[in-house]
Amino acid sequence: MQDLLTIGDLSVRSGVAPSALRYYERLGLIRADRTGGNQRRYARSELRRVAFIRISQQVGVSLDEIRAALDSLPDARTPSPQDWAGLSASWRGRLDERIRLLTKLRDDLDGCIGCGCLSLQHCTLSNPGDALAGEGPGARLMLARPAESPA
Amino acid sequence: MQDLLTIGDLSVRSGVAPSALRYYERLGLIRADRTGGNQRRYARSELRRVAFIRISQQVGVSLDEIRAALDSLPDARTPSPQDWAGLSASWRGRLDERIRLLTKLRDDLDGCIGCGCLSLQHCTLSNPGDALAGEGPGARLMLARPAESPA
DNA sequence: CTGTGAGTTGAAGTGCACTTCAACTCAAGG
DNA sequence: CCTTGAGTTGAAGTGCACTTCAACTCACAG
Repeated sequence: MQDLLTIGDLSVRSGVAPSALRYYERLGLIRADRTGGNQRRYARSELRRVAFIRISQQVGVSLDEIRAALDSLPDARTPSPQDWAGLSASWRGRLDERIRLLTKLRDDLDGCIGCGCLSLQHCTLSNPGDALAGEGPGARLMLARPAESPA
Repeated sequence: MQDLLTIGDLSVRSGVAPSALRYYERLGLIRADRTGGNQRRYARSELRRVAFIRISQQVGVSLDEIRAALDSLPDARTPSPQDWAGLSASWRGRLDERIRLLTKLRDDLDGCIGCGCLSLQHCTLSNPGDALAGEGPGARLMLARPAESPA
């Protein structure tokens, strides 16, 4: 068990395609040493970074924000468990908010299933009036935009 | 209060940009009558369709699947409250699943915050081993892909 | 009748997160 | 040494959900 991983090793162990790993490197999310022949060799600690990236994506964070978060790690030493715990904790609020919104949507949907309304004028799900629009692009939605987007 | 809406009316009342409404029409999600001068005029019932579309996106459903769902509505008559209730109910399971996954992620994250692990080998968040990959593209992830992707 | 804001079209552009491709080099077992 | 699978690169392509643009027409208040 050598302590440096090839891109194939990291791909298999993380479940992330080699092309995605190279993409993450271009964005500055992970890093690799190079062999004399210019091949990537990853420290085992990169596994943790990749794990953090995938988990963060689950939470609904963009790669750009993930990069910012990872940049806050100390670069002098290998991040400690506490470092990782801190980063993970910082997503906690977002996750709570996502769960809260989705749960509200479910409850509202249950109410609407009862009445069959789906009315944009009256249903609690929707837009509380017409006095929207004209607040710049994307600023006029009541329902949060599908945070879903990527991938 | 006339019973037909211009695209601007529908946009303001639904909170969806005119360009998006035209896009929805191209995809067959909504429909419009035309004036003699070729301008769109929407029946008020289209408001409900747009509401359903936005709600469905919140649930994490793609426009293509939403189209399929809408296609199941009776086209002879204006959909009844029950028709809408049925469609909404069909998303209920997906919403439950999304909430379940996110809640599990939160709990796991809490556990990991405690130990600071984020280990791909041991953490309950991740990949239960290396025996993945080679099951076709995208089939090797433990964590569901970020259903998030679009918009 | 006219000016103006609202509407029309198809084609192209955007942003994100990747994937695919071609042409090439590396690493390691037999 | 040679073959073969794994790795390298930059550029281009993909899919989704839209937005933007240019060039044009409509609808309606005055």
